Amino acid sequence: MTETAETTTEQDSIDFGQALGSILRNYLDKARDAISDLPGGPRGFQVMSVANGDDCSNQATIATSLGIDRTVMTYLVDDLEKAGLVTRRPDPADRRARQVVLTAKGAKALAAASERIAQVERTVLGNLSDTDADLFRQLLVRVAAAGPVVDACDVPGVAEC
Amino acid sequence: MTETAETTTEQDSIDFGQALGSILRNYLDKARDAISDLPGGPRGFQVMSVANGDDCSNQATIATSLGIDRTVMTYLVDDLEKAGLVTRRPDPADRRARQVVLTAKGAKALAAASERIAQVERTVLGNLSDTDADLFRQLLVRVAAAGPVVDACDVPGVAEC
DNA sequence: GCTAGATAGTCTGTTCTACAGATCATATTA
DNA sequence: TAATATGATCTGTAGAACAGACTATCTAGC
Repeated sequence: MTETAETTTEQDSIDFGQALGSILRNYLDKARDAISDLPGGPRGFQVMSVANGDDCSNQATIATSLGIDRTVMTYLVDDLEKAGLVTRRPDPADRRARQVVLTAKGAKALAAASERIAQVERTVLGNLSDTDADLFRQLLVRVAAAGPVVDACDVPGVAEC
Repeated sequence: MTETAETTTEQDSIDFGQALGSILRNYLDKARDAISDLPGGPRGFQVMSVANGDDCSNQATIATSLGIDRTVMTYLVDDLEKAGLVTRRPDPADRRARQVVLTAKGAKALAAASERIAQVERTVLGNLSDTDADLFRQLLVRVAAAGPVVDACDVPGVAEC
């Protein structure tokens, strides 16, 4: 506790928010380079990843889970659709909603991008041992899961989809 | 490794980038609320924290270490200065540069803000045990330290200050 | 020692990103 | 049944970030 008091009054090491911000900037810089061909960059990748997963792949739920504004989401999906990576499909359970569905081309692009992103991740975590890196990932996912919404299927108001 | 292949092709859990983004959004949302009185919000807090630490507290070095654009930094320091929290002081070692120095009022404000930020941090990490939370913090700082620049004294071109 | 090139900070102008609000169709709630 | 809320789209705008120009100063190389 004395150590906590010390870090509070003097910047001996960087704080949580700074570390988080720095890691994310580093990751995003590298991810942008790695998947520069993908519309929307890292964000496009994430949308495609979520769309490829559970059945909860409506625009709004994806947008909420990724912290993307609804208008931004419209244009992002426009771009992905134009590139032939996704299509929009009416949600049978809700006539207002559109599902984001990967095309075959999109699935391939996602697989390729995933490998490159995995490499970025390994680079960012490069100074940790494998054990520590796995541990860090697990802790990260646990911390994220305790936050507002992460999993698109957890978005409030979404039935099982 | 088979497990890796599986997560690559199907979104069974969120990926690293998503988790990072989600945690940071959660943290920043809470931090903004917690220190809404502080000019610049979480960013102002971070600038003051860095300025309060090592002797490497020139605008440019702080900005680089926090990933803040130099123009943005000018106006941010303007706001902090207007609020009486910091002053600018010419750097004796480099006549071009200005150091950001906390005022007495600023030091008090930083201490108060630090407590509130610590509470935000505890909240964000609330689902981890104390042991896991400490471990996470350590790993976080280690991962951040391996990235481009974090510590203002590590900014290229900066002598000991 | 000198000079060319780079840099710190400031300022202006511009670009980019995110968002608010309006709208229509649809779903939900009371 | 009617009022209210919501998904997606579109337009317009606000705010944030950034580029470039500038002055003063520093650094590197000859």
